[in-house]
Amino acid sequence: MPRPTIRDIARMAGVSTTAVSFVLNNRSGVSEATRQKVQEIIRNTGFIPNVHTRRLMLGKSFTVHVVLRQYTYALFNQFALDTLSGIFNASKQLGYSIIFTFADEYANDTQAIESVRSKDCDGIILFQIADQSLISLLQQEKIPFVCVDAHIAEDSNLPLVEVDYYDAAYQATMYLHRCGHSQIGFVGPVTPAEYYVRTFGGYTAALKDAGLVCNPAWLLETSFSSESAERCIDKLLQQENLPTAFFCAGDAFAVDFIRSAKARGLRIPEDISIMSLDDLLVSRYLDPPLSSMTFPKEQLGETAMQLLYQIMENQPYQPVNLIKTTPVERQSVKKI
Amino acid sequence: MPRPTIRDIARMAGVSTTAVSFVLNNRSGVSEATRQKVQEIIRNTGFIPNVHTRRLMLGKSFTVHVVLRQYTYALFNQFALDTLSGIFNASKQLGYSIIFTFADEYANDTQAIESVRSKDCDGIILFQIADQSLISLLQQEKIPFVCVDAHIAEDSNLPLVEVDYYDAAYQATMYLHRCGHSQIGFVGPVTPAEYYVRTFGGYTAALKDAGLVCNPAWLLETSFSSESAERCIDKLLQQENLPTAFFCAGDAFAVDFIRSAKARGLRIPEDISIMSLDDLLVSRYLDPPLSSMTFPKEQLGETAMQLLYQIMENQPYQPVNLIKTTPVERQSVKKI
DNA sequence: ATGAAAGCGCTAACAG
DNA sequence: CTGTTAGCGCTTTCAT
Repeated sequence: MPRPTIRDIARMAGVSTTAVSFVLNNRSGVSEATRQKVQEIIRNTGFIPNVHTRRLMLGKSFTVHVVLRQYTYALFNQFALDTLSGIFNASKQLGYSIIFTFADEYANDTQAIESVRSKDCDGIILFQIADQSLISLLQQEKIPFVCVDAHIAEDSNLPLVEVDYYDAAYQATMYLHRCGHSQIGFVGPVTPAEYYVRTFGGYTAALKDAGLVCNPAWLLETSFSSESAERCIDKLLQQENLPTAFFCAGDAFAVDFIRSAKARGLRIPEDISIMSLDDLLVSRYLDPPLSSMTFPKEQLGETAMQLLYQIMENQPYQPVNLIKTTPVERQSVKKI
Repeated sequence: MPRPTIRDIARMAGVSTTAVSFVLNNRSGVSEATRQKVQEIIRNTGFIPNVHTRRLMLGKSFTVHVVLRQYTYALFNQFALDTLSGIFNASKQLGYSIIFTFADEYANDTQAIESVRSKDCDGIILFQIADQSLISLLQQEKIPFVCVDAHIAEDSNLPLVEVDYYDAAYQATMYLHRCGHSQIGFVGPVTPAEYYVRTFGGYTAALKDAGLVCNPAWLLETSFSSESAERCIDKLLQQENLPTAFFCAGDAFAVDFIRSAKARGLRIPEDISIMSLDDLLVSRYLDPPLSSMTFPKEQLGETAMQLLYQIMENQPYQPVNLIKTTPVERQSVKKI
């Protein structure tokens, strides 16, 4: 038998479809008696209203489209899934479904745009994607969206959920200082620029506040490749005066940096201590287990979903949301 | 201005809505001239038909609901995302959207059921979930579904995409044998039962074919905890005659096993070689990098989506789909 | 080949 | 508080 419709329920309850509709959306305007009767029928028949009609009528999809960045560099994927989990939890409470697509860094994911144009979704969450043309398009089409961990400048006036990388770098450097280190280097990528500005900025600010000098020879530039990590170590070993510790702007870089260092005979943390940032899943399995600045990755997702909800509902919202980090001590930092 | 409807397009083109509808679904019944004209208008206006109406009319959602198992044991999450990526790629080609929910091992994810009951989706992909009550419900409601990597017996008559763990265990053991090992132990979990049957079965079959004996003292039972790994090592060290190698039924177990072994002074692979199974992302970052049986995790997802499609479309399908594994050599196995 | 018209299952004016 | 009724935007008969 075909699924019952609201009309069937109305007939069975001996009331109008309006009454049933009101009960379904628990709106006022029906007597308690009618409400009871209708609810009972609904319970007995296991009636579920057709979502498509509802969406058609309301002109809303009650779904959010998440665009995930597909990394060639897989270490971040764990991060993505945690954030996704946070988005999911929040969306569940807010009554939204989640659909998703993957996009690489520069793909203006047409599927996401189509999705919102056809009203397949009411808003978009961009995870680690900062593609300007995509964002412009969204703005132009007045499509609600938020950017998560996209390394976008805070004054961009976009709805953002960002990790407080500046503070993380500051704290990490201070942590090394507290552990007795006074010769502290920096390893990290110079792009994306905003990421560099934040992490390097936090690092130098901490050095300054701790009264330490910043030795330019201890500034190592790396990227997503083991070769660049090797170059860092090579450059380091050419110097006479080695730092005792490094703040590393990202576990993904620390992984390769440590591997290269060990391969060249440097012991971690005996010769060089490393304090990193991100606390990726892999980090606790390294040898030595990596000390790093951690943050609640699920919370990134939850915050993003809530922010998007406020935007979709035309509620006032705070455009820039910063997630705080805290140090997790493992065994890559020596206390001296 | 509100979005144009099919009626607007019809008016602009000077034809009926029927004609536009036919063009939209490229069906025959319109003259080439009309088709051209309509298509041009559609292009110029950027018209996109409302999905909800379409879904309402067709009684189909063109979306698939993926239920992801939410592990407390996070190492598997990378696996999940790779598979999700495969599902996504296939769904894109087949014209389906993906919505998802997380569920823990025993939760009969009511959201997924609701989703399909309300026609929010046309079918379900269960990833690493073997909950019998959920499956029964799906069968009862005649909801198309497939199970992926759920460790369900092949003769269960369910639509399955499974990794060929039996063959993986067989190959892994044979690999150790080829590397010169003749005293080969087994470490692995005994539940889920089906998983044990396959991995232990493959292991013993290989021993037999290689003419090796299976020493019961070298059969170590572990589970998802570092304590159980420690117990394994303790048990091992009580013996006089140690095996030179282990087949480990899962990287997630190997991680803890190796850590415990190293903590007790055993060197890997000098004292004990390890050949594992799964090739999780973390494994290549261990010390030593772990040799393991690998398989294309995206392909699991692609196959699942294709299988589900066949079921949804009432096409003939092959219920059991086995994904093959191949060894990847890293540095946890010593060649003697 | 073409268009009028009747729904799909629901929401929301509106009148009673 | 209740029911009638007119849509929402599209697909699909069924005449023409």
